Amino acid sequence: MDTPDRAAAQPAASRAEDSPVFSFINNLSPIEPLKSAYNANSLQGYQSINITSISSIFTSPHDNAHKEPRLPKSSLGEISESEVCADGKNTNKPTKSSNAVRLFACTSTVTQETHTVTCSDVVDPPTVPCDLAQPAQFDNGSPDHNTTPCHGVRSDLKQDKCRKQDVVQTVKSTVEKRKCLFSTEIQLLDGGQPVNDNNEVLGCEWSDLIATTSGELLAFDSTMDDHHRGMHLAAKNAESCGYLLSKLAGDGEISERAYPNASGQVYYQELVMGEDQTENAQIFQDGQQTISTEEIQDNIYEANGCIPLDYKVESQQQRGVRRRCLVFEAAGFSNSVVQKESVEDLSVSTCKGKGHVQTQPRGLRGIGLHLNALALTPKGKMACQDPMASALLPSSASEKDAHGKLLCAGENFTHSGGELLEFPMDDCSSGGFPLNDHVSSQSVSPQKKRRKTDNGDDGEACKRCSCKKSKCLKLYCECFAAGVYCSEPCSCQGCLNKPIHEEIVLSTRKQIEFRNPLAFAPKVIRMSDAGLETGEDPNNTPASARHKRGCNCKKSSCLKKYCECYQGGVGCSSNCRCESCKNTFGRRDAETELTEEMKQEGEQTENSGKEKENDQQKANVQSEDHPLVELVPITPPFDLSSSLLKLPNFSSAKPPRPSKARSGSSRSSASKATTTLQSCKSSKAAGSGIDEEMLDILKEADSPSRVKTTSPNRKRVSPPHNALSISPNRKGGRKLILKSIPSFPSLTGDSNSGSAMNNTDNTFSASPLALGPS
DNA sequence: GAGTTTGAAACT
DNA sequence: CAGTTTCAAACTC
Repeated sequence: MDTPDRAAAQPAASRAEDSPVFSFINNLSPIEPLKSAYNANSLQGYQSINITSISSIFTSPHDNAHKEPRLPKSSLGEISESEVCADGKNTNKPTKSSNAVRLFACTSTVTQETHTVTCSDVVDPPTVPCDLAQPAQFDNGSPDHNTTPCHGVRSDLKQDKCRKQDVVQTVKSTVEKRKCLFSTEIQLLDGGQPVNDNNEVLGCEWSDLIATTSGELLAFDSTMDDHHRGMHLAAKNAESCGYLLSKLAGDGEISERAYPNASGQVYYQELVMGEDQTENAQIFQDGQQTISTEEIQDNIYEANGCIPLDYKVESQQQRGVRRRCLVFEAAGFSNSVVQKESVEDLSVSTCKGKGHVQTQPRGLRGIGLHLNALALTPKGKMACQDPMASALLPSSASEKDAHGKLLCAGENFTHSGGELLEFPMDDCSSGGFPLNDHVSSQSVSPQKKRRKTDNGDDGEACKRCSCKKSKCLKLYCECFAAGVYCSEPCSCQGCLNKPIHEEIVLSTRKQIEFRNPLAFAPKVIRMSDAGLETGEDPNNTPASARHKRGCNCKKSSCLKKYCECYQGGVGCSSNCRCESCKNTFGRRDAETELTEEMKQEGEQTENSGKEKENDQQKANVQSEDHPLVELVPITPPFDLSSSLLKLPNFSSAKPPRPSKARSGSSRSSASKATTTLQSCKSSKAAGSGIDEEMLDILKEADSPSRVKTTSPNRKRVSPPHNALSISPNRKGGRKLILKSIPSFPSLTGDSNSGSAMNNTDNTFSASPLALGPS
């Protein structure tokens, strides 16, 4: 809004206090701290990456956030760009949402000064190194920043971090941080140096700390001059946030960076670790924080519709993209805030691969679900997951690309494009969320679930579960089965599948897995997997995937989605006990024959059969493929096999599928699988390999004729199923993944096919971690 | 949007 | 392990 005086910036603390903005900021402050925390942590981790974008992130995010709800992606992106780039024109933003406007305004004002920065950041973020950040700009940041403070601070911080990682490091210990924060705040207030701090005040309450920090941040922003300060503050804030979060969450301890202890956190870490250990540490921290924050947010949300803005903001910030959906819907403000968060996340992710990690973790974090699940999850879910992919992306994607970070920030989706992971995770929430916002921004209502987005969404995409009696803690729940927390899109009742109830969710998962180790394993194995299992060439039978357990259809003739095999786009296998199977993808009968044929045929396409759904399935398949590919590398549950198939699975940990494998040739399959895996891996490694698969899949899909020829025979063989099941767990629950796939393609194609892919990969990779928990 | 159908998941 | 019930998605109207 108004950025009254920037001049105050340096005087910062004192000035900020005076200015209305300052007061506003104070209100918001709580959130900021969290963000800062994220940023700080994440930043630290990412510093190497190129966080420069961060500033952009901040700026854009706000904008986006605000905008998103109401404006379409494109619009957002435009706005962000125009506004930001334009220098000072804030007007656009403000109009969008009052709250958002405020933040935005602040941001914008700040941005005006920093515009250059933001623009550059946005665009370049990825490429530009941390240094890019425009400390100066931030510095310039007027008092107005206050509203933006966090952003500005963060960006600054980031920069600072880049420059002054040392400082951040110092902050690491939460206690110290707390102290620091406190002290810093004090200092700020006093006009003292922000930077350091020391450890003087541990005793302060977190709330106080937060407030103070926020204040400091604001001041800091204004004062941006001292990067150090910014750094310290940010770190402090982050820590404080984390601390707060931990408290809120009940973690109790922040322990050093965060809360290593928390199960969820741990889980998160694991996930993160999957990607980059080095980064992981940092990320992990971030992730933890985020988790806690999310939880908190969730709680808040749940607890009441009316949370003080400040509080909400904090929670939102903490949360990150995922929950954003909820937040947005819940509160207008939150939207803005959320956006910010998302932006940050995005920025981070966009900036580097690491970003992915973060995002993923979030998604995973609580639940411990797989990214896969998300990705793989059924269409609807998929959509959510890929929110961006399906709906959002399209429009936004391009923009995103163009803008780079802005889009990301603005939209989760865009982000997703780059950093699909998060979205996915969020995916659900976040992913869909943003989409909704963009598309239907209007729909602030929580119901947005459907994100359908224009793009293509069937509307399904966004859909999530609607459990009423299962509390979303049973496999009946798609979300739960997919390893994803329920989010806004869900219309479930009495849902316990939320980060808040992480413990319950995890325990329930364990119970279910104990009962059925394969419960969370992907139901359908992708062709690649199948190929492995069967020994077929992956290339040849890309499309063919088999349902691990096999369906038991009686009336649907395996021609409807009731049939898991059909839904998964795979032919029925020997494992199936279906009656009158007419699965267009392949039938059991033919299996035996097929198996041989398949062996012989290598070429044949799989079954692509289905006309109707070919497209969808195609998309799904593709998507799956992608994930798989990437996933594979990540973490293999099993020794070898694990690598390939596993994708992201959550439950990958479990042994190969056992249960129902009728065919029983698991052993053989196993060996095969290994071989196949290797092959696959090699291909994957190539990188291009994936694409190839995609293409193949598409081709198959396109050509119906193939389907029949191959399908019956082909079925990729159930025998291998076992093997398949083992390594590849693709999906989580019933729902198969198809839908998600489509989105992927679009996304990749649109914007960053490459990047998107990577992102997805990353996410997936991260996901594997999830499983581990138990 | 409500009601029905379906088959997986859960239970016994 | 088989049979039954419960459940929520998929489908239909």
